[in-house]
Amino acid sequence: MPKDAFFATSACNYATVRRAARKLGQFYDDIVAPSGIKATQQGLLYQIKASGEPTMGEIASAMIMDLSALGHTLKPLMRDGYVETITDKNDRRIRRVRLTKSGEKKLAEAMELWKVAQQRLEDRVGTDKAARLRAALDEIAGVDLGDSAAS
Amino acid sequence: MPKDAFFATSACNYATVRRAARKLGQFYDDIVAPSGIKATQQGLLYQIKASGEPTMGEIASAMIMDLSALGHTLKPLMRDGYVETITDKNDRRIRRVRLTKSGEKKLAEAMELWKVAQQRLEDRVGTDKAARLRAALDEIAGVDLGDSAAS
DNA sequence: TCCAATTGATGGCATATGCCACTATTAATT
DNA sequence: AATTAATAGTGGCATATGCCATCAATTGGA
Repeated sequence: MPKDAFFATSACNYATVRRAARKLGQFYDDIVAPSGIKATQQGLLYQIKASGEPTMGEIASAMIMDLSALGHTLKPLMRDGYVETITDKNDRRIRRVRLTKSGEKKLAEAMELWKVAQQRLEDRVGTDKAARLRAALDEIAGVDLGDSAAS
Repeated sequence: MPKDAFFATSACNYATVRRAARKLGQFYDDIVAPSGIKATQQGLLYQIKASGEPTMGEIASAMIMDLSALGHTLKPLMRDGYVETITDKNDRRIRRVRLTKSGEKKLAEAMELWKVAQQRLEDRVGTDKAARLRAALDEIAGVDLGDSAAS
């Protein structure tokens, strides 16, 4: 591989974040793959479990994700029987999401692999630096940028 | 919008980067949209122009993107006449990519909007902080993680 | 109580990305 | 030179995300 063309550092914050996301995706996915799900799906299952039977809107909001996009990414997980939705008793528009038994098991399985990836990454970049990076990214995620994403 | 569920800070570096990427995507896209292309496409056009008639492999490598993925994302831009590929004279396996006149114009148009987004974002988070964030992300992108992405 | 406005999700269409299988070329070996 | 290995892309299939148009329920008035 041409080590040269590599550091095409961009001034664009978006491009830079995406590039890092692709790198991390390849890394985490490689390690989590044996579980049979993608790292993104593992993250989604985790979010659902951590939120305790959340509504779709709550998940989307927490992940700063478009509601319809969430619905789409949830489909393969529903198809494979890892998650299920139930209509809220008080408001039939609302659908609550939760993991099935199978989903709980799959998440636990994937988490073990995730730990390996997370640990290996932090061994390379440093736990502190990784923590600071996440903090900076969370700040970006939380900033009020006036228009978009405010809904 | 429920301001509460928002700070569902995750310990996962990958999930955190993706969440920030979605946030930035919504932001940059909203502002770049009037140009008719997505912020991701603007970034790709920029990368091509900045690389001076690069091969697909060079672009993919610089962007840490799968070669076939690059081919896919390049299609709509080729279809719309913004980029074109030419077979390398010395090695017919290689395809060099470059912007068309139309592509140059579209990029210039999008860049004007990009500047607005970039500026607005940095007005909120601070230019220094943004620079440090990009540096940290570039470091992640450049780290040798043993297996994957090394090819 | 009936209708308009609001809220929560779904479905269709489009781009973004990846992996794998396969084709086309070129480089290496014997 | 013929065969084999390595390189550069393409095409198919699948997930990740977004926007917009709709449909379903609820909520707010008049």
